[in-house]
Amino acid sequence: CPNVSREAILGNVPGVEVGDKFQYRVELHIIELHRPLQSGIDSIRRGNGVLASSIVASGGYVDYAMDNGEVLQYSGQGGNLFAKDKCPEDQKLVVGNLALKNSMDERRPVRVIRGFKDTMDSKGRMVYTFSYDGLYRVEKYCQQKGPYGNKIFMFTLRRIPGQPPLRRKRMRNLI
Amino acid sequence: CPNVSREAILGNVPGVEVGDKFQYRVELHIIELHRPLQSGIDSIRRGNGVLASSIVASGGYVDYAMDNGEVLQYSGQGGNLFAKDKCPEDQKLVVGNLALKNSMDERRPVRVIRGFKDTMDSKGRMVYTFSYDGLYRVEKYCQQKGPYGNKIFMFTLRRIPGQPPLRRKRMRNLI
DNA sequence: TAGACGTAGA
DNA sequence: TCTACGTCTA
Repeated sequence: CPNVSREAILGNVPGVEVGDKFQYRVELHIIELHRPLQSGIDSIRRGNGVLASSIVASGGYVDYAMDNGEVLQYSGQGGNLFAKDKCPEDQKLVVGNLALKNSMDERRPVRVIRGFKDTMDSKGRMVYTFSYDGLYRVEKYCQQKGPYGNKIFMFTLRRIPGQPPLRRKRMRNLI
Repeated sequence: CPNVSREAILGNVPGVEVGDKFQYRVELHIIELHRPLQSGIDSIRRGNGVLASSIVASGGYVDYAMDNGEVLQYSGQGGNLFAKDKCPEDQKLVVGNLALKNSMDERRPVRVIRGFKDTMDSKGRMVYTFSYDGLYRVEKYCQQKGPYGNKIFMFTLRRIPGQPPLRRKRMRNLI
């Protein structure tokens, strides 16, 4: 029921298991695994602040995965990294970036969905397969120089132990 | 089956009747009533040329309906009418605009879907209801001055007789 | 009102 | 590669 307003869910979404695969972002939206259709960070209001509920790492920025997916480097949002006709700017600690920082401070779990471009559509273009990889904690973050010289945030997320293994054939950098 | 490449359908789509209502553009895409997710004009290759198969008039440009929906003024595409950070330009007789012209020359039917902003979502925002209004013919077109001073095309479409009536409570301008 | 790690078609 | 009468959240 898409017209019902909902807050994001913190932690696992009932009925969604580690390893579940999806093809479109709108599927993630419908099952409430990750509500935004384009944005990589979903969040939930909490008192006067905000917490990160889920992220999608589909290689659009400069994220990469290490150690068989146990650790994920995830770049912050903003700064016009994608915009074509706009100047790169330094990312700010607001909205999604702030939500990830708060989740770090409070040691809150964050759902991680990864998008792999490993399948093709009818025209031979690579399309995403999205995979629910489970709950992670934001371990730390730093500011570093982005690909266009502007400052970007880089968040380090580590998978919370005790979850089903990822069983991925090969773990590679997302970029 | 979204990954199967298909040509657009010319004329009525089997199973879709005049008056059928939809909520999202992706629904029109799935049933092949109108394939593009954003573009207002769908087309079909025909020999070395192109014909218009369907249009969506949802008020984004400067279209308006007259005569209880029998006649529709539909603006051409292009010219950066929507783009924010781009200069307005004269529309060109290419792609969708060319397809509509060709459909006029050959007197081919064009499916018309209208989007009315007459319902609300859970947050009180107006959302579209798309309605299949049947087959129209492109009667004529002209170039005129658009809202930003650039030249735009304006196509006149007239509903082909003998179809179920529209039975709309009130017909009003789309803009 | 604007921004966002979207999608499909030309 | 780019455009396109989208759609959701803040």
